[in-house]
Amino acid sequence: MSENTATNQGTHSIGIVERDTGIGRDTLRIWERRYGFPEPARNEKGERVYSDSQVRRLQRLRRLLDQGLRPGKVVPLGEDALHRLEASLLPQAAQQTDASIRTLIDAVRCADTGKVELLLQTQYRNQGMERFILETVTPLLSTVGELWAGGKLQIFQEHFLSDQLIRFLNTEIAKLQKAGGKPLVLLATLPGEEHTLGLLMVFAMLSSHGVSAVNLGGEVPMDQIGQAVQQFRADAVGVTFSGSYQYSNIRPHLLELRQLLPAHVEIWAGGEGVRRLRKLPAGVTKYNSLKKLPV
Amino acid sequence: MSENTATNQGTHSIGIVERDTGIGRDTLRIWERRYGFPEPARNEKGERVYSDSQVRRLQRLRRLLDQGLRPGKVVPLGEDALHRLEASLLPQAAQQTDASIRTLIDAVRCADTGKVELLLQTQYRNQGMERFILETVTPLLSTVGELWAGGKLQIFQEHFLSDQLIRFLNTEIAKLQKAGGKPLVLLATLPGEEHTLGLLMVFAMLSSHGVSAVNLGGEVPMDQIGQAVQQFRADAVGVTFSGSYQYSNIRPHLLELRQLLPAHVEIWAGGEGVRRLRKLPAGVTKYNSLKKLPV
DNA sequence: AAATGTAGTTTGTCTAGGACAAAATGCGTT
DNA sequence: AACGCATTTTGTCCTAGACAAACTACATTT
Repeated sequence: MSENTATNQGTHSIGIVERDTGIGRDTLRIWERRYGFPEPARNEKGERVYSDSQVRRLQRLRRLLDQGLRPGKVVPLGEDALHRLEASLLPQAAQQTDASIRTLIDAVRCADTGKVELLLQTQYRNQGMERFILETVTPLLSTVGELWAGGKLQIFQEHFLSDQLIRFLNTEIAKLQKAGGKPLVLLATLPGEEHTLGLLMVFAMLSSHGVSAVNLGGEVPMDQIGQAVQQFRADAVGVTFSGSYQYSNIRPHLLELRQLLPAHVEIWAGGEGVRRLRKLPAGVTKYNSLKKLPV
Repeated sequence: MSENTATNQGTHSIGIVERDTGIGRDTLRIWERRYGFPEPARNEKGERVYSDSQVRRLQRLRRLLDQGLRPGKVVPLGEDALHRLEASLLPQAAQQTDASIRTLIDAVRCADTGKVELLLQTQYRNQGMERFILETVTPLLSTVGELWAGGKLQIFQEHFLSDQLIRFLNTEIAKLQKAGGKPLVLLATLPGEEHTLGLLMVFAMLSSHGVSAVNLGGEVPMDQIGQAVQQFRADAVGVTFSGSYQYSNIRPHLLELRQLLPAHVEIWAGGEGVRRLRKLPAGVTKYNSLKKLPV
């Protein structure tokens, strides 16, 4: 019943760490046993107390695991080896970031609300929805993620940008959506996935193609998705998994969803988390890059 | 994969149940030990296997706990006693709900996207932002909450409505906001509070009064709020606590925030959770009903 | 009445190794 | 490449006990 929400410096209980890193309690304990990291201090009660730096490191490790590396080869690494590995692994993105994206990030850094909005609008007018999502929003978000991982951008700045994007996309969706279209897509994320920006991006792209959609938002229990499909008579269900979603859960969850829904209802899986997945359950389509939605 | 043979329905592992009910693994096990419910079957491996009906019951129990009841008095109850308790707990909803709100809820029930949007727009045009928020959105949400607590509205229907409201409010905010206004308000919820619709309502009202605001969204760590105040040079910080926020945490958290921020930065606390609070820490203003924002 | 103090009860989170199947890897063969 | 098969890796679940924080109940003071 200890309710300290991570605000006290360096005193993170195992529950808090689970919440903040997305790594399960049992996993944290077994890593400690198997790999010797993290080896947290103990309080008077004998409970694990993780330091800020340990949590930070765990978040970095998770990022690597999400990229497909295996725990046994990453978790036991020393700081220097880890750093080298990270560096060797991200030249792809750190390469050339588009000038317009750098400008946007600068505006976020300056906390310049008006400028961010203006830049988004300019990009959207020049590119149209499809290219705007693919060539501006997606790289923008991944760049922000990297900067954050590297400690070069604060959490609140990420939140700030997210809110701007949410408002912008919602505004455009409102302009584009027409009620009662023929193919109807239901959008949602499963429990455990709070990141709903991906859904909004799919929603926006669908809208720009004249496809109707209903967004149920984040953390929708599976049975509720089933109910909603019936009620809305949806033709397809779109779910997204962000990069921070517990990787190993994706496949079984998709399978569970597939078994729950009628066969004629398509399932589309998207998001960073699905990208690494090789084989999907039968009856589940993956759209890797948002590019070609199987409409 | 143990869900091979025949009836897949009702084979939920403890992890799945934790995810779908929001009740922790350890808690589920200890309820079983202490109260004798839920008492799931076991698979060949000796692992707990929860049935559909057990999961549904757990969700009902959680609803009651969220209303403030104690586990010891609710979890051991038999089906009939539980049913009676639920029934006795929601006579408030039977009050008189405004006709326009009933129409809106009907539209949600019918899954009629266009109609919901149209009704919202009509109300907004007739009432203006302030009355729209106070006389339409607020009662609508509390009615929906009551219906949901009484099992008369599904979770996905609540999500559906939320998304419509989010889009509508964001669209209007986008029309109203002007960059660089003089008093600048920072909006956020603290960690543990995921419900951000309240923030959006405050944002909308502020915008309609010509006040600039920046929405950081949900679950913003305290130190990040501090950083953001500096960066944005905010004059005030608005935080909301929904009814399901751990009541006893509100006061200490507000105090912690007050100590973190410079004295000249005002703190406004709002939401259902604050309503019950009598004394607030010095230097924290509460706005009970959204009515008079202390601008 | 309403706020404060104290004693007793309830309740959720954490601990410990051990066990096991699903997923990933490695390797030889078609 | 693509497949089958053995091996290793890895996360989740098990047991039963411990304990402090949160809540209740009741007595006392403002």
